[in-house]
Amino acid sequence: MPDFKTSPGTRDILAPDSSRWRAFQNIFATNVEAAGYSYIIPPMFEDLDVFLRLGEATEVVTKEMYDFHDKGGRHIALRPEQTASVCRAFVEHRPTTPWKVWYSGPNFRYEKPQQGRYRQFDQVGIEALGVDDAFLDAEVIALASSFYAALGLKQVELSINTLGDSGDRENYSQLLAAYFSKHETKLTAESKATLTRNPLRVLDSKREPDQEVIAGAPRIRESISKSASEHFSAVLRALDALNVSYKINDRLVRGLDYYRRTTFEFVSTSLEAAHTAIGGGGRYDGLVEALGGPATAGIGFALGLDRTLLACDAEGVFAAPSTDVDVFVVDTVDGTHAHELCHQLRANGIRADRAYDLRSIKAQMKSADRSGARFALIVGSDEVSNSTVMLREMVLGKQNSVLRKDVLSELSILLKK
RNA sequence: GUGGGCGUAGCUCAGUUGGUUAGAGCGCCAGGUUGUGGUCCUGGAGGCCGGGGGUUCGAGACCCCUCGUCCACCCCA
Repeated sequence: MPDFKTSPGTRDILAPDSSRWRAFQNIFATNVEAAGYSYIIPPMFEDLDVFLRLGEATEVVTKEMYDFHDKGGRHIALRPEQTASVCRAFVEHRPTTPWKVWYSGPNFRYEKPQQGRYRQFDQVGIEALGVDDAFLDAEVIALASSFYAALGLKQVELSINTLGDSGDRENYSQLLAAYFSKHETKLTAESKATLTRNPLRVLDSKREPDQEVIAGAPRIRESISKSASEHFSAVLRALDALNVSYKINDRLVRGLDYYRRTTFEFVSTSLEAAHTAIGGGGRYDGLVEALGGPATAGIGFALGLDRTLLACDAEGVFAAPSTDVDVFVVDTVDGTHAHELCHQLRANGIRADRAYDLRSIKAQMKSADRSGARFALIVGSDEVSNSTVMLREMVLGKQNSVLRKDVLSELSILLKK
Protein backbone atom coordinates (compact mmCIF):
# COMPACT_ATOMS: atom_id res chain seq x y z
CA MET A 1 0.00 0.00 0.00
CA PRO A 2 1.26 3.47 -0.84
CA ASP A 3 1.96 5.89 1.97
CA PHE A 4 -0.36 8.50 0.51
CA LYS A 5 -3.79 8.34 -1.00
CA THR A 6 -6.24 11.01 -2.04
CA SER A 7 -8.23 12.54 0.81
CA PRO A 8 -11.69 11.06 1.40
CA GLY A 9 -14.18 12.25 -1.17
CA THR A 10 -11.53 13.34 -3.65
CA ARG A 11 -9.96 11.44 -6.49
CA ASP A 12 -7.68 11.64 -9.47
CA ILE A 13 -9.43 11.72 -12.80
CA LEU A 14 -7.20 9.80 -15.20
CA ALA A 15 -7.51 9.09 -18.90
CA PRO A 16 -9.76 8.18 -20.53
CA ASP A 17 -12.19 9.74 -18.00
CA SER A 18 -10.23 12.97 -17.97
CA SER A 19 -10.67 13.49 -21.70
CA ARG A 20 -14.35 12.78 -21.25
CA TRP A 21 -14.52 15.51 -18.63
CA ARG A 22 -12.85 17.96 -20.92
CA ALA A 23 -15.16 17.07 -23.79
CA PHE A 24 -18.10 17.52 -21.45
CA GLN A 25 -16.94 21.00 -20.53
CA ASN A 26 -16.25 21.87 -24.16
CA ILE A 27 -19.72 20.86 -25.30
CA PHE A 28 -21.22 22.83 -22.48
CA ALA A 29 -19.16 25.90 -23.31
CA THR A 30 -20.11 25.72 -26.97
CA ASN A 31 -23.79 25.42 -26.14
CA VAL A 32 -24.07 28.28 -23.70
CA GLU A 33 -21.67 30.64 -25.45
CA ALA A 34 -23.89 30.25 -28.48
CA ALA A 35 -26.63 31.75 -26.31
CA GLY A 36 -24.65 34.77 -25.20
CA TYR A 37 -23.24 33.53 -21.91
CA SER A 38 -19.66 34.57 -21.21
CA TYR A 39 -17.16 32.62 -19.16
CA ILE A 40 -16.52 33.56 -15.55
CA ILE A 41 -13.83 32.06 -13.36
CA PRO A 42 -14.57 32.99 -9.76
CA PRO A 43 -12.08 32.09 -7.02
CA MET A 44 -12.41 28.75 -5.31
CA PHE A 45 -12.53 30.37 -1.90
CA GLU A 46 -14.21 33.47 -0.56
CA ASP A 47 -14.95 35.15 2.72
CA LEU A 48 -17.15 32.76 4.63
CA ASP A 49 -19.82 35.44 4.89
CA VAL A 50 -20.47 35.28 1.15
CA PHE A 51 -21.74 31.75 1.55
CA LEU A 52 -23.61 32.39 4.76
CA ARG A 53 -26.01 34.42 2.62
CA LEU A 54 -27.16 31.15 1.09
CA GLY A 55 -29.34 30.69 4.13
CA GLU A 56 -29.07 29.50 7.66
CA ALA A 57 -31.44 26.60 7.23
CA THR A 58 -29.19 25.07 4.61
CA GLU A 59 -27.00 22.18 5.67
CA VAL A 60 -24.58 23.12 2.94
CA VAL A 61 -23.91 26.22 5.01
CA THR A 62 -24.32 25.00 8.56
CA LYS A 63 -22.59 21.64 8.47
CA GLU A 64 -20.72 21.08 5.25
CA MET A 65 -18.54 24.12 4.78
CA TYR A 66 -14.79 23.74 4.36
CA ASP A 67 -13.74 26.81 6.28
CA PHE A 68 -10.51 27.95 7.87
CA HIS A 69 -8.70 31.03 9.07
CA ASP A 70 -5.92 32.20 6.80
CA LYS A 71 -2.65 33.74 7.93
CA GLY A 72 -4.21 37.19 7.78
CA GLY A 73 -6.96 36.18 10.19
CA ARG A 74 -9.67 36.14 7.53
CA HIS A 75 -12.40 33.56 7.87
CA ILE A 76 -12.31 31.78 4.53
CA ALA A 77 -14.44 29.02 3.01
CA LEU A 78 -13.95 26.86 -0.04
CA ARG A 79 -16.95 27.49 -2.22
CA PRO A 80 -19.76 24.94 -1.78
CA GLU A 81 -21.37 26.13 -5.02
CA GLN A 82 -20.85 29.03 -7.39
CA THR A 83 -24.05 31.03 -7.50
CA ALA A 84 -23.10 33.04 -4.43
CA SER A 85 -19.69 33.83 -5.93
CA VAL A 86 -21.25 34.98 -9.18
CA CYS A 87 -23.62 37.28 -7.30
CA ARG A 88 -20.75 38.62 -5.23
CA ALA A 89 -18.85 39.27 -8.48
CA PHE A 90 -21.88 41.10 -9.81
CA VAL A 91 -21.97 43.37 -6.80
CA GLU A 92 -18.23 43.91 -6.97
CA HIS A 93 -18.01 44.76 -10.68
CA ARG A 94 -21.50 46.03 -11.43
CA PRO A 95 -21.62 44.91 -15.06
CA THR A 96 -24.43 46.09 -17.28
CA THR A 97 -27.46 43.86 -17.30
CA PRO A 98 -28.51 41.43 -18.49
CA TRP A 99 -25.36 39.76 -17.25
CA LYS A 100 -25.20 36.22 -18.53
CA VAL A 101 -22.30 34.04 -17.44
CA TRP A 102 -21.32 30.39 -17.35
CA TYR A 103 -18.82 28.55 -15.19
CA SER A 104 -17.21 25.20 -14.73
CA GLY A 105 -15.17 23.95 -11.84
CA PRO A 106 -14.91 22.23 -8.51
CA ASN A 107 -16.95 22.91 -5.38
CA PHE A 108 -16.36 21.61 -1.88
CA ARG A 109 -18.70 20.19 0.71
CA TYR A 110 -17.71 18.25 3.78
CA GLU A 111 -20.05 15.30 3.46
CA LYS A 112 -19.76 11.57 3.79
CA PRO A 113 -18.81 10.43 0.31
CA GLN A 114 -20.67 7.82 -1.66
CA GLN A 115 -21.48 7.17 -5.27
CA GLY A 116 -22.18 10.40 -7.12
CA ARG A 117 -21.29 12.44 -4.05
CA TYR A 118 -17.80 13.70 -3.41
CA ARG A 119 -16.25 16.33 -1.18
CA GLN A 120 -14.71 17.92 -4.22
CA PHE A 121 -17.19 17.75 -7.04
CA ASP A 122 -17.45 19.54 -10.35
CA GLN A 123 -20.37 21.48 -11.69
CA VAL A 124 -21.02 23.41 -14.84
CA GLY A 125 -23.69 26.07 -14.77
CA ILE A 126 -25.02 29.38 -15.95
CA GLU A 127 -26.35 32.44 -14.17
CA ALA A 128 -28.29 35.35 -15.65
CA LEU A 129 -28.68 38.51 -13.59
CA GLY A 130 -30.84 41.56 -13.93
CA VAL A 131 -33.76 40.19 -15.90
CA ASP A 132 -37.21 39.35 -14.61
CA ASP A 133 -38.61 38.17 -17.93
CA ALA A 134 -40.23 34.72 -17.95
CA PHE A 135 -38.65 34.11 -21.34
CA LEU A 136 -35.31 34.06 -19.58
CA ASP A 137 -36.49 31.37 -17.17
CA ALA A 138 -37.52 29.28 -20.13
CA GLU A 139 -34.27 30.00 -21.99
CA VAL A 140 -32.19 28.87 -19.04
CA ILE A 141 -34.18 25.67 -18.63
CA ALA A 142 -34.13 24.98 -22.36
CA LEU A 143 -30.35 25.39 -22.46
CA ALA A 144 -29.90 22.75 -19.78
CA SER A 145 -32.31 20.52 -21.57
CA SER A 146 -30.59 20.81 -24.94
CA PHE A 147 -27.22 20.28 -23.33
CA TYR A 148 -28.39 16.91 -22.01
CA ALA A 149 -29.62 16.13 -25.49
CA ALA A 150 -26.24 17.14 -26.93
CA LEU A 151 -24.60 14.54 -24.70
CA GLY A 152 -26.99 11.96 -26.07
CA LEU A 153 -29.08 11.59 -22.91
CA LYS A 154 -32.70 10.69 -23.43
CA GLN A 155 -33.94 9.54 -20.05
CA VAL A 156 -33.92 12.91 -18.34
CA GLU A 157 -37.05 14.31 -16.80
CA LEU A 158 -37.61 17.94 -15.96
CA SER A 159 -39.62 18.85 -12.87
CA ILE A 160 -40.68 22.41 -12.35
CA ASN A 161 -42.40 24.37 -9.64
CA THR A 162 -42.82 27.86 -8.31
CA LEU A 163 -42.14 28.95 -4.76
CA GLY A 164 -43.72 32.36 -5.12
CA ASP A 165 -42.11 35.55 -3.98
CA SER A 166 -40.21 35.80 -0.75
CA GLY A 167 -43.28 36.77 1.25
CA ASP A 168 -45.22 33.90 -0.30
CA ARG A 169 -42.52 31.51 0.59
CA GLU A 170 -42.54 32.64 4.21
CA ASN A 171 -46.31 32.39 4.48
CA TYR A 172 -46.36 29.00 2.88
CA SER A 173 -43.59 27.80 5.12
CA GLN A 174 -45.63 28.77 8.18
CA LEU A 175 -48.74 27.20 6.71
CA LEU A 176 -46.85 23.97 6.19
CA ALA A 177 -45.31 24.08 9.63
CA ALA A 178 -48.76 24.36 11.12
CA TYR A 179 -50.11 21.56 8.99
CA PHE A 180 -47.25 19.15 9.63
CA SER A 181 -47.22 19.92 13.35
CA LYS A 182 -50.87 18.93 13.50
CA HIS A 183 -50.04 15.59 11.86
CA GLU A 184 -46.66 15.17 13.47
CA THR A 185 -47.44 11.78 14.97
CA LYS A 186 -47.82 10.30 11.51
CA LEU A 187 -44.44 11.58 10.31
CA THR A 188 -41.16 9.69 10.42
CA ALA A 189 -38.55 10.75 12.94
CA GLU A 190 -36.40 12.13 10.13
CA SER A 191 -39.20 14.31 8.87
CA LYS A 192 -39.95 15.58 12.36
CA ALA A 193 -36.36 16.70 12.57
CA THR A 194 -36.60 18.34 9.18
CA LEU A 195 -39.80 20.07 10.24
CA THR A 196 -38.12 22.08 12.97
CA ARG A 197 -35.31 23.06 10.61
CA ASN A 198 -37.11 23.77 7.37
CA PRO A 199 -40.79 22.82 6.94
CA LEU A 200 -40.57 23.14 3.16
CA ARG A 201 -38.14 20.33 2.92
CA VAL A 202 -40.52 17.87 4.53
CA LEU A 203 -42.26 17.89 1.17
CA ASP A 204 -39.12 16.41 -0.32
CA SER A 205 -39.25 13.28 1.82
CA LYS A 206 -39.34 10.12 -0.19
CA ARG A 207 -40.02 7.94 2.85
CA GLU A 208 -43.14 5.88 2.41
CA PRO A 209 -44.82 6.59 5.80
CA ASP A 210 -44.67 10.33 5.13
CA GLN A 211 -46.45 10.20 1.83
CA GLU A 212 -50.00 10.26 3.14
CA VAL A 213 -49.46 13.37 5.20
CA ILE A 214 -47.58 15.07 2.38
CA ALA A 215 -50.35 14.29 -0.08
CA GLY A 216 -52.76 16.21 2.11
CA ALA A 217 -50.50 19.20 2.62
CA PRO A 218 -51.52 22.60 1.35
CA ARG A 219 -50.20 23.45 -2.12
CA ILE A 220 -47.98 26.43 -2.61
CA ARG A 221 -49.74 27.53 -5.73
CA GLU A 222 -52.83 28.19 -3.68
CA SER A 223 -51.01 30.78 -1.65
CA ILE A 224 -48.74 32.67 -4.00
CA SER A 225 -49.16 36.19 -5.28
CA LYS A 226 -50.89 36.99 -8.53
CA SER A 227 -47.69 38.24 -10.15
CA ALA A 228 -45.73 35.12 -9.19
CA SER A 229 -48.54 32.98 -10.46
CA GLU A 230 -48.64 34.83 -13.77
CA HIS A 231 -44.89 34.58 -14.06
CA PHE A 232 -45.09 30.82 -13.64
CA SER A 233 -47.76 30.48 -16.31
CA ALA A 234 -45.65 32.56 -18.68
CA VAL A 235 -42.63 30.31 -18.07
CA LEU A 236 -44.69 27.24 -18.83
CA ARG A 237 -46.07 28.78 -22.01
CA ALA A 238 -42.55 29.71 -23.11
CA LEU A 239 -41.40 26.13 -22.50
CA ASP A 240 -44.36 24.81 -24.46
CA ALA A 241 -43.39 27.05 -27.33
CA LEU A 242 -40.00 25.30 -27.49
CA ASN A 243 -41.49 21.84 -27.02
CA VAL A 244 -39.57 21.37 -23.79
CA SER A 245 -41.51 18.79 -21.84
CA TYR A 246 -41.82 19.10 -18.07
CA LYS A 247 -43.72 17.81 -15.12
CA ILE A 248 -45.13 20.27 -12.64
CA ASN A 249 -44.14 19.02 -9.20
CA ASP A 250 -45.56 21.17 -6.45
CA ARG A 251 -43.47 19.33 -3.89
CA LEU A 252 -40.23 20.44 -5.50
CA VAL A 253 -38.61 22.92 -3.12
CA ARG A 254 -34.88 22.24 -3.51
CA GLY A 255 -32.12 22.57 -1.02
CA LEU A 256 -30.88 26.08 -1.02
CA ASP A 257 -32.93 28.69 0.75
CA TYR A 258 -32.44 31.46 -1.73
CA TYR A 259 -34.80 30.11 -4.37
CA ARG A 260 -37.83 32.20 -5.30
CA ARG A 261 -40.45 31.74 -7.98
CA THR A 262 -39.28 29.32 -10.65
CA THR A 263 -37.46 26.24 -9.42
CA PHE A 264 -36.58 23.16 -11.43
CA GLU A 265 -34.69 19.93 -11.32
CA PHE A 266 -33.46 17.37 -13.84
CA VAL A 267 -33.70 13.72 -12.84
CA SER A 268 -32.19 10.80 -14.71
CA THR A 269 -34.60 7.89 -14.85
CA SER A 270 -31.75 5.61 -15.92
CA LEU A 271 -30.03 5.80 -12.53
CA GLU A 272 -30.91 3.29 -9.83
CA ALA A 273 -28.89 4.80 -7.02
CA ALA A 274 -30.07 7.41 -4.58
CA HIS A 275 -28.60 10.25 -6.53
CA THR A 276 -30.81 10.65 -9.53
CA ALA A 277 -30.87 14.45 -9.49
CA ILE A 278 -28.31 15.40 -12.12
CA GLY A 279 -28.99 19.11 -12.24
CA GLY A 280 -31.18 21.86 -10.94
CA GLY A 281 -31.69 25.51 -10.49
CA GLY A 282 -34.12 28.32 -10.20
CA ARG A 283 -34.68 31.99 -9.56
CA TYR A 284 -32.91 33.66 -6.70
CA ASP A 285 -34.25 37.19 -6.84
CA GLY A 286 -32.95 38.79 -3.67
CA LEU A 287 -29.60 37.04 -3.39
CA VAL A 288 -27.69 39.95 -4.93
CA GLU A 289 -29.39 42.26 -2.43
CA ALA A 290 -28.42 39.97 0.42
CA LEU A 291 -24.81 40.35 -0.72
CA GLY A 292 -25.04 44.13 -0.52
CA GLY A 293 -26.02 44.92 -4.10
CA PRO A 294 -29.11 46.50 -5.58
CA ALA A 295 -32.33 44.54 -5.87
CA THR A 296 -31.57 42.34 -8.83
CA ALA A 297 -33.35 39.41 -10.37
CA GLY A 298 -31.34 36.26 -10.97
CA ILE A 299 -31.76 32.79 -12.34
CA GLY A 300 -29.45 29.93 -13.13
CA PHE A 301 -28.74 26.24 -12.92
CA ALA A 302 -25.90 23.93 -12.00
CA LEU A 303 -25.32 20.46 -13.38
CA GLY A 304 -23.19 17.89 -11.59
CA LEU A 305 -20.50 16.42 -13.81
CA ASP A 306 -20.18 13.13 -11.98
CA ARG A 307 -23.84 12.40 -11.82
CA THR A 308 -24.46 13.43 -15.38
CA LEU A 309 -21.64 11.16 -16.50
CA LEU A 310 -23.11 8.34 -14.41
CA ALA A 311 -26.35 8.88 -16.30
CA CYS A 312 -24.39 8.79 -19.56
CA ASP A 313 -22.87 5.47 -18.50
CA ALA A 314 -26.29 4.11 -17.63
CA GLU A 315 -27.62 5.07 -21.04
CA GLY A 316 -24.44 4.01 -22.83
CA VAL A 317 -23.90 7.42 -24.42
CA PHE A 318 -21.11 10.00 -24.60
CA ALA A 319 -18.04 7.79 -24.62
CA ALA A 320 -14.63 9.29 -23.90
CA PRO A 321 -13.14 10.73 -27.08
CA SER A 322 -9.92 9.21 -28.31
CA THR A 323 -6.68 11.00 -27.51
CA ASP A 324 -4.51 8.60 -29.48
CA VAL A 325 -1.60 9.97 -31.47
CA ASP A 326 -1.53 9.61 -35.26
CA VAL A 327 1.98 8.26 -35.59
CA PHE A 328 4.35 6.26 -33.43
CA VAL A 329 8.02 6.40 -34.28
CA VAL A 330 10.18 3.33 -33.76
CA ASP A 331 13.92 3.95 -33.85
CA THR A 332 16.26 1.01 -33.28
CA VAL A 333 19.41 2.89 -34.24
CA ASP A 334 20.10 5.43 -31.53
CA GLY A 335 16.91 7.32 -30.76
CA THR A 336 18.00 10.45 -32.59
CA HIS A 337 15.78 9.78 -35.59
CA ALA A 338 12.69 9.32 -33.46
CA HIS A 339 13.66 12.46 -31.61
CA GLU A 340 13.86 14.57 -34.74
CA LEU A 341 10.96 12.97 -36.61
CA CYS A 342 8.57 13.48 -33.70
CA HIS A 343 9.61 17.08 -33.39
CA GLN A 344 9.08 17.71 -37.10
CA LEU A 345 5.69 15.95 -37.19
CA ARG A 346 4.40 17.71 -34.10
CA ALA A 347 5.46 21.07 -35.47
CA ASN A 348 3.27 20.31 -38.47
CA GLY A 349 0.20 19.35 -36.54
CA ILE A 350 0.64 15.59 -36.63
CA ARG A 351 0.25 13.91 -33.25
CA ALA A 352 3.32 11.80 -32.70
CA ASP A 353 4.86 9.73 -29.94
CA ARG A 354 7.84 7.41 -29.65
CA ALA A 355 9.54 4.83 -27.46
CA TYR A 356 12.47 5.60 -25.21
CA ASP A 357 15.50 3.76 -23.84
CA LEU A 358 16.33 2.17 -27.20
CA ARG A 359 14.40 -0.98 -26.55
CA SER A 360 14.16 -3.90 -28.97
CA ILE A 361 12.15 -3.44 -32.13
CA LYS A 362 9.65 -5.94 -30.80
CA ALA A 363 9.17 -3.95 -27.61
CA GLN A 364 8.89 -0.69 -29.53
CA MET A 365 6.35 -2.16 -31.91
CA LYS A 366 4.34 -3.29 -28.93
CA SER A 367 4.36 0.27 -27.64
CA ALA A 368 3.31 1.45 -31.09
CA ASP A 369 0.40 -0.95 -30.98
CA ARG A 370 -0.67 0.16 -27.53
CA SER A 371 -0.45 3.81 -28.43
CA GLY A 372 -3.35 3.36 -30.80
CA ALA A 373 -1.46 5.22 -33.52
CA ARG A 374 -2.71 4.54 -37.01
CA PHE A 375 0.81 4.57 -38.45
CA ALA A 376 4.22 3.49 -37.27
CA LEU A 377 7.40 4.94 -38.67
CA ILE A 378 10.25 2.48 -38.36
CA VAL A 379 13.85 3.58 -38.57
CA GLY A 380 16.61 0.96 -38.57
CA SER A 381 20.12 0.87 -39.94
CA ASP A 382 18.92 0.06 -43.49
CA GLU A 383 16.64 3.07 -43.54
CA VAL A 384 19.37 5.33 -42.26
CA SER A 385 21.81 4.21 -44.90
CA ASN A 386 19.43 4.95 -47.77
CA SER A 387 17.66 7.96 -46.22
CA THR A 388 14.23 6.35 -45.92
CA VAL A 389 11.79 5.34 -43.20
CA MET A 390 9.44 2.37 -43.15
CA LEU A 391 5.83 3.56 -42.98
CA ARG A 392 3.53 0.91 -41.57
CA GLU A 393 -0.24 1.09 -41.37
CA MET A 394 -0.89 -0.78 -38.15
CA VAL A 395 -4.35 -2.27 -38.57
CA LEU A 396 -3.57 -3.46 -42.10
CA GLY A 397 -0.12 -4.71 -41.21
CA LYS A 398 1.16 -3.30 -44.50
CA GLN A 399 4.26 -1.19 -44.86
CA ASN A 400 6.37 0.45 -47.50
CA SER A 401 9.55 2.42 -47.72
CA VAL A 402 9.28 6.21 -47.97
CA LEU A 403 12.04 8.71 -48.58
CA ARG A 404 12.86 10.49 -45.37
CA LYS A 405 12.28 13.90 -47.01
CA ASP A 406 8.79 12.85 -48.14
CA VAL A 407 7.56 11.53 -44.81
CA LEU A 408 5.73 14.66 -43.77
CA SER A 409 3.83 15.17 -47.02
CA GLU A 410 3.08 11.46 -47.32
CA LEU A 411 1.64 11.29 -43.80
CA SER A 412 -0.33 14.48 -44.25
CA ILE A 413 -2.10 12.96 -47.25
CA LEU A 414 -2.72 9.60 -45.60
CA LEU A 415 -4.11 11.14 -42.40
CA LYS A 416 -6.69 13.13 -44.31
CA LYS A 417 -8.27 9.93 -45.65
C1' G B 1 -23.43 12.82 11.63
C1' U B 2 -26.02 7.38 12.11
C1' G B 3 -26.15 2.14 10.52
C1' G B 4 -24.28 -2.03 7.51
C1' G B 5 -20.81 -4.67 3.79
C1' C B 6 -15.76 -4.95 2.24
C1' G B 7 -9.96 -4.05 2.54
C1' U B 8 -4.89 -10.17 -0.08
C1' A B 9 0.12 -8.38 -6.55
C1' G B 10 -0.84 -2.51 -10.96
C1' C B 11 -6.38 -4.49 -11.81
C1' U B 12 -10.36 -8.37 -10.77
C1' C B 13 -10.44 -11.87 -7.16
C1' A B 14 -9.27 -17.32 -4.74
C1' G B 15 -7.25 -18.66 -0.08
C1' U B 16 -10.96 -24.92 3.37
C1' U B 17 -12.49 -25.97 10.76
C1' G B 18 -6.21 -20.99 12.48
C1' G B 19 -0.87 -25.06 10.36
C1' U B 20 5.40 -24.76 6.61
C1' U B 21 8.61 -20.64 1.66
C1' A B 22 0.61 -16.65 0.15
C1' G B 23 -2.12 -18.21 -5.24
C1' A B 24 -4.92 -17.55 -10.20
C1' G B 25 -6.49 -14.65 -14.40
C1' C B 26 -5.54 -10.10 -16.74
C1' G B 27 -1.68 -6.41 -17.15
C1' C B 28 3.75 -5.49 -17.12
C1' C B 29 9.00 -7.13 -18.53
C1' A B 30 12.07 -10.68 -21.26
C1' G B 31 12.75 -14.73 -24.56
C1' G B 32 10.83 -18.13 -28.50
C1' U B 33 11.34 -14.83 -33.75
C1' U B 34 19.57 -11.30 -34.41
C1' G B 35 14.20 -5.94 -38.58
C1' U B 36 8.19 -5.84 -36.85
C1' G B 37 2.75 -5.07 -32.80
C1' G B 38 -2.15 -7.56 -32.31
C1' U B 39 -2.62 -14.74 -31.70
C1' C B 40 0.26 -18.60 -29.33
C1' C B 41 4.18 -20.83 -26.03
C1' U B 42 8.02 -20.31 -22.05
C1' G B 43 10.17 -17.69 -18.19
C1' G B 44 10.50 -13.38 -14.84
C1' A B 45 9.54 -9.21 -11.79
C1' G B 46 5.92 -7.57 -8.55
C1' G B 47 2.69 -8.67 -1.65
C1' C B 48 5.18 -5.83 6.03
C1' C B 49 -2.50 -10.04 3.27
C1' G B 50 -4.80 -1.42 4.93
C1' G B 51 -2.43 0.04 9.93
C1' G B 52 -1.95 -0.86 15.39
C1' G B 53 -2.85 -3.96 19.51
C1' G B 54 -4.56 -8.75 21.45
C1' U B 55 -5.68 -14.34 21.72
C1' U B 56 -2.46 -18.65 20.31
C1' C B 57 3.04 -23.05 20.08
C1' G B 58 1.34 -20.78 15.40
C1' A B 59 -3.03 -15.41 12.53
C1' G B 60 -4.23 -13.42 5.70
C1' A B 61 -8.12 -16.10 8.57
C1' C B 62 -10.37 -15.18 15.41
C1' C B 63 -11.18 -10.52 18.97
C1' C B 64 -10.62 -5.04 19.88
C1' C B 65 -9.26 -0.28 18.01
C1' U B 66 -8.14 2.67 13.85
C1' C B 67 -7.91 4.27 8.74
C1' G B 68 -9.82 3.67 3.88
C1' U B 69 -13.70 2.24 0.60
C1' C B 70 -18.67 0.87 -0.93
C1' C B 71 -24.02 0.95 0.25
C1' A B 72 -28.27 2.93 2.88
C1' C B 73 -30.08 7.04 5.95
C1' C B 74 -29.40 12.34 6.29
C1' C B 75 -28.35 16.02 2.73
C1' C B 76 -27.59 17.34 -2.10
C1' A B 77 -25.10 18.03 -7.77
